[in-house]
Amino acid sequence: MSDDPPLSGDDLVRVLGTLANPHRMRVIAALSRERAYVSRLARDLGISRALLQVHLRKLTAAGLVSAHLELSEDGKAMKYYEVEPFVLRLTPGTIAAAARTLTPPETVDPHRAER
Amino acid sequence: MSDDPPLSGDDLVRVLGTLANPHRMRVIAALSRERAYVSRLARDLGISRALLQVHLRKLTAAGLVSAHLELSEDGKAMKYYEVEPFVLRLTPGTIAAAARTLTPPETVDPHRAER
DNA sequence: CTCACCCGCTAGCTTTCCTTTGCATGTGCA
DNA sequence: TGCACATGCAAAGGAAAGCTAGCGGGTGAG
Repeated sequence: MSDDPPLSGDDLVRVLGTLANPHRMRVIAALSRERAYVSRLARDLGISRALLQVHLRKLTAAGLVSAHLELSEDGKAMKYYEVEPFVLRLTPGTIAAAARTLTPPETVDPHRAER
Repeated sequence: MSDDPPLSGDDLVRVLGTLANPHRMRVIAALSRERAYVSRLARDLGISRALLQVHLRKLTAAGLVSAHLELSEDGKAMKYYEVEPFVLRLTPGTIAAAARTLTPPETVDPHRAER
């Protein structure tokens, strides 16, 4: 998730697609200030827990945040999330480089066998 | 579209959402190597003109590419596209900063009038 | 036991995105 | 006049994303 090595094209698509969402941006903003557990975060952001979970799942899948269970003093299981320190540089050049590593589009060529 | 001033949160969402697509990445890759007109670009990328046009529209809307008409020697109107030299730095910090400038979510408060 | 918190999942609806197909317009050349 | 190549837009269907509502389970404190 750092700058080097550059992400593959497919990964970049996934990461950018994940970042391109208001809720998820706010989640990152909140977590970058302080790690938090699901319910707390939901209250802070003013969204439902269910909705937050969906977004956290995507953020985790993209490797932008990470989570680990923890037991609070009174024995409750809390899932703490924190931001993953990523650094991405986007320019026509870096995009172009990533684009070259994209998995080729499904060529539906009727003459060529399926592989 | 440069690094400073940073884009507003909404703009960032738009830009990232635009970049998060294989076709559009390839378009940027192709155009960063050499500007081109629609039909040519479509042939190069192996996609339909209609499809390419949709993507070009989004790229243009996000300010990532620009276009201008030109008349070829034989008098045909060609629309040349070229990449806009953007530079974006993405880190938890820059995302957080952008997140703070997002237009607040539609509060559907039954007590408050519609505006 | 009941309440207050914590965690997680899914079915279902709505909206947005992606892509194809088809039609229209204009120019130059044979 | 007909073909080749340029541009553009819109309808329509399918796929993916976003969100809500509802249900389930667990622990500790009163």
